[in-house]
Amino acid sequence: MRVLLVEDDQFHASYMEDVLAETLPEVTEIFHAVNGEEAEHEARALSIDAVVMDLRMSTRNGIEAARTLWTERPETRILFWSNYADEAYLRGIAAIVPEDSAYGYLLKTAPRDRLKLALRAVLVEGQIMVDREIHRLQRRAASPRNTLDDSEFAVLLDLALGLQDRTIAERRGMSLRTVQNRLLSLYEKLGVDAERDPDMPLNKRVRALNRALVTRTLNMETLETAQRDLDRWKAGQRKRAG
Amino acid sequence: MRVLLVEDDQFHASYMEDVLAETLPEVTEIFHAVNGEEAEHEARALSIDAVVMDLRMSTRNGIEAARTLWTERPETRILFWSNYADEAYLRGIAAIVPEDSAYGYLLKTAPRDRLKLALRAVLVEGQIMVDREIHRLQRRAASPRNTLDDSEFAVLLDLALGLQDRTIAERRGMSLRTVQNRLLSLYEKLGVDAERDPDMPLNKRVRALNRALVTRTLNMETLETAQRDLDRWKAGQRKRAG
DNA sequence: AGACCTGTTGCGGGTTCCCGCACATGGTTT
DNA sequence: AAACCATGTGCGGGAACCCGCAACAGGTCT
Repeated sequence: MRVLLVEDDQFHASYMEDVLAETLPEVTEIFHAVNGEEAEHEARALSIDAVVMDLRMSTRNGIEAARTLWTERPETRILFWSNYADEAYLRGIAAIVPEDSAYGYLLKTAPRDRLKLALRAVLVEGQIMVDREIHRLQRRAASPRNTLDDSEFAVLLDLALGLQDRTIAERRGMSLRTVQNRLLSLYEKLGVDAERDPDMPLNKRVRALNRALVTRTLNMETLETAQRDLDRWKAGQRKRAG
Repeated sequence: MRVLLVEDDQFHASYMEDVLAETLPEVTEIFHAVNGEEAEHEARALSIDAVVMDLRMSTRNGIEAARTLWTERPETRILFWSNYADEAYLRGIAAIVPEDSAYGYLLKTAPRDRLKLALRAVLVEGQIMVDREIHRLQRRAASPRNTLDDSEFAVLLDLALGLQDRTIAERRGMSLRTVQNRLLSLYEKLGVDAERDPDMPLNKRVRALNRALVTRTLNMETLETAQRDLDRWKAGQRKRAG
């Protein structure tokens, strides 16, 4: 098996290489990449079976790289290996994983045993595996019923990009009023309403983005990825109109 | 000399310990902490002379911990050691460093030699030292004259928290119109104006926050720290009013 | 001194946003 | 079938926001 290790931190990379060699005898070769762009090139050139992928990297993040990899070779098995348990990452992965693809999500703080287990389960056995810690942290402490559904999340992304209601409505194929209803429930679920204070009224739009970031519902990588999606959509719009 | 190493990543911690032992014979003891809170307690209990501090940590970030440390012992020498060259970190540090205190800011990707040099310069010699890479990245590629001055940055923080113009004016002691002028120049300097597109008008407020994040003028830690400052101010307000 | 630049402030008006109210649709419960 | 939700939509109004215009203060250059 040919494994690609995508990791920009040399210490973590050599640790992972170590564990890989120790755990998986079926691995014949290990290749390296230090960012998402390199990962895409190497996977293309080297016909890679399995990938261990860091998420936060400089020029191109792990989710975008994974999207490219899976587009070109949907059967690639990818273990995401990250420092952070952000909901944003899970949503990003869930949005791009192909039918029947194997993947896993493990925290870097996971003990060596659990890492070994995940490597075997995902890369060799083709299972799906998400670190227990991540699901635990996922349960938000705040009010109940605060899980965003997909359409709310889509509106949240557009809000975060700075789109106006009208544009969101157009892009998502909703009426203006419906977009505003989504915003209402976002304000509710993100806890913007709960902070209401007559002495200090808030700008709900900005506050919603703030809360989404602080609760790790969104993160920086999400914003960058969403921006690229928006640019693509905008290009499509222009073509359709012109 | 007693050194406190604040670092939540075990690999980086042991690497740093290694380099410390090799480089600084005047170090008699090395203590550890894995987050900002622990760092504050240990520094208080152990009378620490010098600190190596990671910035991004779980329960309390490096900047807040440093503020506490410096409040209690302004002569403490701190080398910040981070993965990221965010402008937000530099601003955060600049805002809390006491007169005549020694500090440094080094990237984790810095080669071992440069790390050694920085350790000696900051912790032993008491110099101020900022990684060249960081200043280089600081020069924004966009339009010229886009450096925020302090009052613009303050308004940006308030905007990011979701405050309304009126509240910002009150908090910063400006008139409403002056706040709006600051916002205008923020929109200009963050490139919100430059993106103007008649087909897709933006919500400038949200877009400004988005741009500030993407350009690393703000980051998550900034938001959290600013929120705590706001809470303190709000408590003060309440006392003054009641 | 006079011209000039920069930063602060008030006023006014057009736009966007927030959201209550009302109504329609479609699925579920009783 | 009737009652009942959840969701999508239109209308309307008050609040917040964006910003051009104009005035004024303080500092700098000629």
